[in-house]
Amino acid sequence: MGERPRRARGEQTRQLILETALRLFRERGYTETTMRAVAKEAGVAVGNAYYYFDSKEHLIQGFYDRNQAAHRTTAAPVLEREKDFAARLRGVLHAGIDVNEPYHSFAATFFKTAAEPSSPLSPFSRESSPAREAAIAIFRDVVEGSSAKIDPELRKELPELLWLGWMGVVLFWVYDRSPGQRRTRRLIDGIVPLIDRLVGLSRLRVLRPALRQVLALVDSIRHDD
Amino acid sequence: MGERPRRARGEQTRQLILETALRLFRERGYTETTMRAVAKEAGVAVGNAYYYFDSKEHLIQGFYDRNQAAHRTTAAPVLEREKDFAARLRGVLHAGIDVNEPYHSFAATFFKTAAEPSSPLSPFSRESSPAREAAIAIFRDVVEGSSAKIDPELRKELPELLWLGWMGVVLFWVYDRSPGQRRTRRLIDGIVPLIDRLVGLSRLRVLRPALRQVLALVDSIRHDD
DNA sequence: GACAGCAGTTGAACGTGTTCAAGAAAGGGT
DNA sequence: ACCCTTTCTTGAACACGTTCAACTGCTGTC
Repeated sequence: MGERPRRARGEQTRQLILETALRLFRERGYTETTMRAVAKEAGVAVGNAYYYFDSKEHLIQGFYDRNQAAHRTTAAPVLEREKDFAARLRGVLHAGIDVNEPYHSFAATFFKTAAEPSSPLSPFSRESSPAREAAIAIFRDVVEGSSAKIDPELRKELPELLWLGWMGVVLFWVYDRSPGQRRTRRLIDGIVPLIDRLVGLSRLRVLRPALRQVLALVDSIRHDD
Repeated sequence: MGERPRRARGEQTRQLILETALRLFRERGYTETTMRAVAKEAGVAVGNAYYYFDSKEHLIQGFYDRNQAAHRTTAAPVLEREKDFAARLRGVLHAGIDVNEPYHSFAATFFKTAAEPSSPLSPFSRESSPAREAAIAIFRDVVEGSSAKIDPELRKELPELLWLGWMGVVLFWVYDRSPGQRRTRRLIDGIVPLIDRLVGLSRLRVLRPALRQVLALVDSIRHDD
């Protein structure tokens, strides 16, 4: 009956282990959840978990993907409704925080593993590439669906720059210990108008050389030649 | 003969362990260096290392302090010689990278522990406060020793903002996999003129409201009220 | 000079993430 | 029916960071 009769068994075990792990992470926290506990709770041997997941960190990838999808869903109504660039950006950023809010303490503890450059969980790693592209796509939507007049050269780079800015906001959020992370909310509300103004200014003739310089810098840094 | 006859012995062991650890970190990398190896190489028992350092991570604090001092020393000649703001800033940033260069691979692995918000090694933690103040002091020197005319309100905040920017550069450097981290060098060379120009513009009447807005944002985010 | 107290030191032991050789289960081909 | 390959599963074993109860040796006190 299943889609892939041959693989059904393995896939089932994989899901079982993943579900169990995420549940325990939520209940006890990441560090406090041992691989032995995951295996025991799932009713398999510890080695079996390592057959499906290269490491404990790799279990978090599932969390990533889930939140990624939730971000898009939560942001959708705003992107549907608003046409103003600032409103769109603001909506998407707040939506991102909304989605992650329940996991703030959990995120703070596992963040250290994601921060390691060589980690597959790093937002810049090759293994996160699909998730990263999906995230950038949201910001491409922010830009392309907006009524703002934007310099064409900037428009091309803007989604990725906004995503980078979003990573900065997330970084701030992880460190934000204020109740309900309201400082992060203030940061968003404060910085969006500034970005909006800058983007608006991008079409001015006078600022063309400066813009070119910035874009050239971004480009020279991105590729290593 | 020593300065503190009573404490001489303990302090000596402490230094020995720290020296050995940092050497092994440099030679083999952080993760690859085991506490057992440090102890053996230093000729002491494992438990002894834990008598002086709460954890393996805490050994990095010594690295922090040392590099902090080295940064100041390396930057001193430039600050002595140059009076131009851009030249001073550029010199200090490159000096910082120079000092950290030998530890790049090591830094990348230990960075994950520093990134955890609750870690005492976090640059924003209370325990790093002295090191942080010392680092900001360098940028205060950059600002105050320069010939640049800077808006007074900005001048007050600029050292901390430059330090924050420096943290950003370090973050980029940690992720920089290009040979000799030349992309980081390019980032510095590219971004310093931009900052210089912005700082120069800060005195313009027209931009006064925008500057005020930015400073207000920074202030409202810093304190949680 | 005996003693108490404390800084300094030891290494076995614990719990952790991870590995691996071995085996079980499930098909597919003949 | 038989084997052979591939997929899946096992749990003991390994190396690591860390802890801790026990021990050593120094130093100031009487």
